[in-house]
Amino acid sequence: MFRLPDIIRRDRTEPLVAEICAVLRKWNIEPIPFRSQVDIQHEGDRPRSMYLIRSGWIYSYAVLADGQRQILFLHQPGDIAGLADFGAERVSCSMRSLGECVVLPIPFTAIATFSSTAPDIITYLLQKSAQMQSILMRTLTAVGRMEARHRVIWLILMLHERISGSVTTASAVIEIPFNQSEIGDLIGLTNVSVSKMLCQLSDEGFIERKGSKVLLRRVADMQAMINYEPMGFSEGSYLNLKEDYRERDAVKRI
Amino acid sequence: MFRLPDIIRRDRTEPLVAEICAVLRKWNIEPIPFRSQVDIQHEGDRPRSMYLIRSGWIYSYAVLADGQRQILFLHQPGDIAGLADFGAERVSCSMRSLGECVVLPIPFTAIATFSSTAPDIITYLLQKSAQMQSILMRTLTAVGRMEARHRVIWLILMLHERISGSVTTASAVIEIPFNQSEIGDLIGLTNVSVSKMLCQLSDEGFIERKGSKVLLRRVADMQAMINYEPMGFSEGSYLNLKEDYRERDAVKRI
DNA sequence: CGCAGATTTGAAAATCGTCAAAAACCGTGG
DNA sequence: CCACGGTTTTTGACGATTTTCAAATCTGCG
Repeated sequence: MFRLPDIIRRDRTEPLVAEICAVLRKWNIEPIPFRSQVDIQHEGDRPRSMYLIRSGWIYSYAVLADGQRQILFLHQPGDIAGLADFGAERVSCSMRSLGECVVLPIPFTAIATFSSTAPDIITYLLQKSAQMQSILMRTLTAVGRMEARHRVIWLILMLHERISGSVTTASAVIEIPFNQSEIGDLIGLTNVSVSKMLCQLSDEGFIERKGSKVLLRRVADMQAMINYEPMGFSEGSYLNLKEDYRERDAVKRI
Repeated sequence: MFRLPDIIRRDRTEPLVAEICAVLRKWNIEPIPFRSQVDIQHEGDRPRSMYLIRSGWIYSYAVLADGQRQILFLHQPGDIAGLADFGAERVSCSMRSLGECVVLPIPFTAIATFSSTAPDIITYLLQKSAQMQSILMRTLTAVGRMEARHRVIWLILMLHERISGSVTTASAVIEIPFNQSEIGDLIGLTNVSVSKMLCQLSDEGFIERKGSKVLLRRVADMQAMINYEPMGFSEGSYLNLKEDYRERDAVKRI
C-alpha cells in the first residue's frame, strides 16, 4: 500500500457522491489506491462491493475459454464499477486498473441501509445503472454491426464524448488510455486491425496522432459517417430529473 | 385495441411485481396489449415510461445508418424493458413485440413516488437493472469475441437458460421466438451464416430441429465447448438478497 | 546505448458476407 | 385435401474483410 494523494480532484462532482462518501466514512470504509494494471476483482468471486471510482480509470472485462478477452466497460471517475453484480451469486466479470487509480468500495450490504435511510441514493444508483446500460448497448451495436473502420471511429468519438463530458463538433485532443491490443479487445478486433485502421484514418486526415494522444480533426465528418448520436446524459442530469418529477400528474395522461 | 386475455398467467412471479401493479392500478394505469411485430417505442422518443412485460416477448434494438439492425435484449415476462432510458433525454433504442404480448407501462415519474413510499421497489428495480447489465455483458462478450459457430451455441444455451429459468445439463426442448434473420441481428451474423451453423450443429447431433423448436441433445458438450457459465440469478434471488442483509456487520470487515 | 514492449507492415489464410436461386414451410381458401 | 402465394430457410459459388503469422520498426526509459 502506498499513500493516498492528499487531494483527490474531481472536476464533475456528482450531486450524491458526497453523501455516499459521508455515509461510508462513518463506517470506516476508506478509499483504496491501486497501481496500474492490477486486478481489482476477479470473475467468479463472491460479490462483496461495488467500487466508486474517485480517480483514474478501470475497465471491466471477461476472458473466454481460448484466452481471448472482451473489455466490457471503461469506468471513469464518478462511475460505479461492479453495479452489475448486485444480487448475483458470482461476479460476472473481472476489473483492472488502467493507470493508478483510487476507488471507494461500497459494500452491497449498504444498499439495504440506503434503501431505508437514503432512497435518493438508490434512485441515483438506478440512474447510474441505466446510463451504463445505454453505453453497453451502444458498444454492442458497434461491435455487432459495424465494419472495423467504423468501429474504430465509434471508439474515438465515444471516448471523446465520455472523457470530455460532452459532444462537440470542434476539433479536440483526447488521450486514449488503452494500448492497441486493449482497443481491439474493446471493439472486437485484433491489435493488427486496430493499427491498420488508425494509420488509415491518420493518412486520410481524420485524426492526428502523437503517442497515446489523438487530435480529432474532422469530428463532424466522422460523426456523420457512422451516424453518431450523443448519449444524451451529461453529469448533473440527475438534477434535471428531479425537476421533471414535478409534473407528476403526467402519469395520468398515459 | 383487442380484448385483454381474461387471465394473465405468470409462472415465476416476482415478489414485488404485485406491489408495483397495485400502485399502478391505483393510478388507473392499465396493461396494454400489442400485436406481433409492432413497435412499442421508437429510438429518439422522449422517455416516458418503462414497460413491465406481463406476457409475451419484446426485444430492444438499434438501427444503424446503413439499415443494419442490432438486437440488444430479449425481454421476457417479468422483465422491465426501457429501464436503460431512466434519466436520459432521448430513448436510446426501439422496442418491438415478438408475438402478441401484454405490457404494463410504468411512468418514470413513478420512480420518485416509489423512492419515498416504497424503497423496496427501487431496490428491486436496481437489481433488475443489474441483471440486464450482466446479460448485456454476456452478449457483448459473445458477439465481440466468439466465432460464428460458438455464437450460435451461446445463443441456444442462453435462450435455454432464460426461457427455462435455470441451467441443466439434461436435454431439453426450447422454442426460439426469433427467425434466423433476427437471430443474426442478435449475435452479429447474417441470416445465411445462422442457417449454415444451425444445419451444421444439427448434422453433428448437438441439436435436433422441428420448425422453431430446438431439442438440445448434448447440452453439457455445448456448455464445455464455449465454457458457458450460468448467469447465477434465478427468479426469487431477491429473497436471498434480503437474507444477506442480516450480515450487515460484514461491512466492517472490508 | 540497449532493452522491452508496442506498433507497423506485408503476405497468406480463414472466416464470414453477398448474391441469387431453389427448396421448404405455413396459413388461407377453394 | 390440395393448390396457392408469401415468407423463411437452405445451398453453392464467389468475394471481401479480417485474422494470423512473422519480421521490422519505433518508443520510452533506465
